[in-house]
Amino acid sequence: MAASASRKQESRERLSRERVLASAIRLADVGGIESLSMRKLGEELGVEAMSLYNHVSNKDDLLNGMIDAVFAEIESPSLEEDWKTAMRTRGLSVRAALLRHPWATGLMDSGTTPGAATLRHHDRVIGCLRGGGFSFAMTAHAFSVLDGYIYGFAMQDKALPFDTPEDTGAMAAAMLARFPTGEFPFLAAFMREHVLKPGYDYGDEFEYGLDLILDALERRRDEV
Amino acid sequence: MAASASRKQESRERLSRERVLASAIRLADVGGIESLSMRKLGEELGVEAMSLYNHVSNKDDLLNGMIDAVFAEIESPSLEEDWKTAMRTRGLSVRAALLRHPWATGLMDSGTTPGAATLRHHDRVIGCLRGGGFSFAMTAHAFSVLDGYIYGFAMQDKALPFDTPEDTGAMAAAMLARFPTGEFPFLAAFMREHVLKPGYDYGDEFEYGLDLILDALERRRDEV
DNA sequence: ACCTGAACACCGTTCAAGT
DNA sequence: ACCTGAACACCGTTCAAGT
Repeated sequence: MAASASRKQESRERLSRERVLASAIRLADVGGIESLSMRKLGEELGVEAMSLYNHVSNKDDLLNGMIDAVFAEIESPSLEEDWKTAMRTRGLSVRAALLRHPWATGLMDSGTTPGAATLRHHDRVIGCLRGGGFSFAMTAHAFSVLDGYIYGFAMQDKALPFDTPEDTGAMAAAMLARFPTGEFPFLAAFMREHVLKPGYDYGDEFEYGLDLILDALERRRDEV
Repeated sequence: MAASASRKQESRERLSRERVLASAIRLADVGGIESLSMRKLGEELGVEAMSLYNHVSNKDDLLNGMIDAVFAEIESPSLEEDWKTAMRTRGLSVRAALLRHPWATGLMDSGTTPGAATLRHHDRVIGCLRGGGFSFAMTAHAFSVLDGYIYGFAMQDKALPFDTPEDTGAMAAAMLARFPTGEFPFLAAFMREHVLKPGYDYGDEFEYGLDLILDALERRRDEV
C-alpha cells in the first residue's frame, strides 16, 4: 500500500503490448509519426526505452501493431448489405480512420506481416465483392482501384500544406509569387477561380471520386 | 597539374546543387530513401557531410530538389492532343517514373514549396483538362481522383512484399499459415484462385484502373 | 519475468576555424 | 566562397547486470 502509493501513480500499471501500442498511437496522433521514438515512448510510459523491447520486438513490430490497431477501429464491411453501399461505407470508414490517424496513411498497406485485424478487413472486402457478383479478376480490379484511390487521396490530403481556407490563400499566393507572372497560367487561373473561392475544401473531393469509381465498377461488374 | 592529379580524381569536380541532387537520387534509387543520409551522401561525393550545406539548405530542401528532378523527368502532358489520351500518357509516364524512383512515391505531393518542374507539370495537367472542356469544378474532381489513384497505386505496389511470382507464393502461404484454417476464407480463396495463378502480376492492374477512371470522367465531363 | 545502465553505431545540424 | 573538425542533441538496438 504505502510502497505502491510512493511510486509515481500515473503510469505505473504494468506494461503490456496493448498499453505500449495505445501510447504510441496517442503520441503519433498528437505529434506526428516523426515524433515517435522508442525513447519518448518509454518516457510517456514512465519506463526506460529498453523495457519496451519486452513487449515489442523492435520499432517495425511496433508500427505493425499500431497499423493493426487502426484496422481494428474500422468496422469490417458487411456481407449482408449490397456490395455498393457496403463498399461506400467502408471507404468512408477508412477515410475517417485516416483523418483520426494521419500518420498511418503511408503505412496501411505496408505489406509485411499484416495483423489479424488487417487480414480480417481484407477478407471481408473480398467477400463483399465476391458476394456482389464480381469474378476473381474483377475483384482484383475493384480492390486495386478502390484501395489505390482511398489511400492515395488520404496521402494527398495529408500532404496538403494548408488546413484552413486562410492558409490556402496564403499558400497559393506564396507558391505563385516565387515565379514570373504568367509562367503557370492554368494553375494561376485554377487557384483564382476555384481553390481560393470561399467554401472550397479539398477534403470534399473524396466522396466524388469514391462514387465515380463505384459507379464505374458497377458498370463493368459483369464484364470478363 | 601535378597537384590536381595527386588528388583523388573520381569525384573531385566542384560540388554543385545539381551534382548533389543527382548523387542523392542515385543513392536513393539503389538503397532506398532510408539509406540516404547527409553523411553517406557526402562520402559518395568525396566530401564531408557539412559541405553539402553550401548547396542545399537542409535535408528537406534536398528532398524537395530530388522530387522536382523526378518531375523534370516526366514529360508534361501535351496541350495539343485530346485530353483523354494526353492524361492516359501522363498517367503511364508518372507511373514509369515512380518505378524508376520508388522512394519518391510518398513524396511527390508533399506540398510545401514545390519546385519549378513540379508546378509546370501541374499547370499542364490543369491546362489539358480545361482545354478538354472540363469546368473548374470538374477539373478539380478529375485532378483529385486521377492523382489520388496514380500515387496510391504506386504506394501499394511498392509496399507489396513480393516482387516475383515465386515470392508471391511464399508470402501468401506464410501469411495464411499464421492463422487457423478457415479464418479468412475469402482471402484464402482469392489467393488460391487468382493471385497464385501463373501470370498474375499486381502491376498489371494499374492500366485497368487508369482507364476505368478516364472513362468515368469522360462520361461526367459535361455535368455541372 | 521484467526492467535498467552503459555502450555502440548511427542521425541532422551548428558553429568557429581554416583555405 | 567553399570546405572541415569538433561538438550537440538526438536516434534504434544489444547486452550484461540487476530485481
